[in-house]
Amino acid sequence: MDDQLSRVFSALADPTRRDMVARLAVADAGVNELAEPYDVSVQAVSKHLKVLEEAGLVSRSRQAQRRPVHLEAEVFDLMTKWIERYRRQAEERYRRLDDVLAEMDTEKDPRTDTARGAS
Amino acid sequence: MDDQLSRVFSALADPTRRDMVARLAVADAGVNELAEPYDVSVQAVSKHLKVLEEAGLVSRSRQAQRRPVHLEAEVFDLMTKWIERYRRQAEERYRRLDDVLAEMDTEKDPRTDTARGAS
DNA sequence: GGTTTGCTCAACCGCAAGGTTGAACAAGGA
DNA sequence: TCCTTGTTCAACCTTGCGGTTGAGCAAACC
Repeated sequence: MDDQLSRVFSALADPTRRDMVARLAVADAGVNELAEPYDVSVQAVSKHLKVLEEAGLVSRSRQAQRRPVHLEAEVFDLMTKWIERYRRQAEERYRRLDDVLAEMDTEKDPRTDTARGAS
Repeated sequence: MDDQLSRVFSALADPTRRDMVARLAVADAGVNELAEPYDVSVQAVSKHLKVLEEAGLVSRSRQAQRRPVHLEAEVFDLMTKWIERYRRQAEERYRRLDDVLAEMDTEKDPRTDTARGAS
């Protein structure tokens, strides 16, 4: 868990943390406020927030005794870029495979080598 | 770690597994083949593949003794949908905040309440 | 039938993650 | 100054993860 991408994916692997992100997308919130709907201690929520913060998903300011939590949307780009890259690559490969299959279909020829189990 | 989204994020939180996905985006591969570049046992790689498979990121067929691993790109949609949803929501909120600030700026008026530290 | 190849299962180990409780700290309010 | 509110720190417990080794299994090869 060294690089940021690992931290972000790992942070979002937890349903409670994903739910927090979902709620923070609507409005900033304090720790107690965030903890309210969950059946865990405030300390546990504080830990979750630390994880989100270290992943860069969230930032915190100070407002009297409160530490409002704010969602940082930029990090999402890191993930989408990674995902899209390999998705595209995989789909491209799929497309090429389709081409090959289509070509094999058009050149229906007795010499066509079907013995290698390319299906 | 019950729902699929958790499984997918969790699976991709590991750098080795991400690298495997990256390589599988280029071409299908067997377990030994996949294990080759890493400094871990084949069994460890087999475990990683199980994680990827249970997340739906990968599927396996049978070809003689080999169990070729194939990347399944559809699951990526699950993630991007989740990410985009909240990213958009957060950005929308940001946009509205800008509107509010802009409005506060245009109505530069002695009665404007700047004492609440909205900056 | 026995061996090699490719892979998985089982048991174990060390460590980090997520939870708890109890104490501490920081900033307002009485 | 003392109390209350909001949050974090510290110590601890249990569970799960990533790694290991050793055995087992399935399919091809000799």
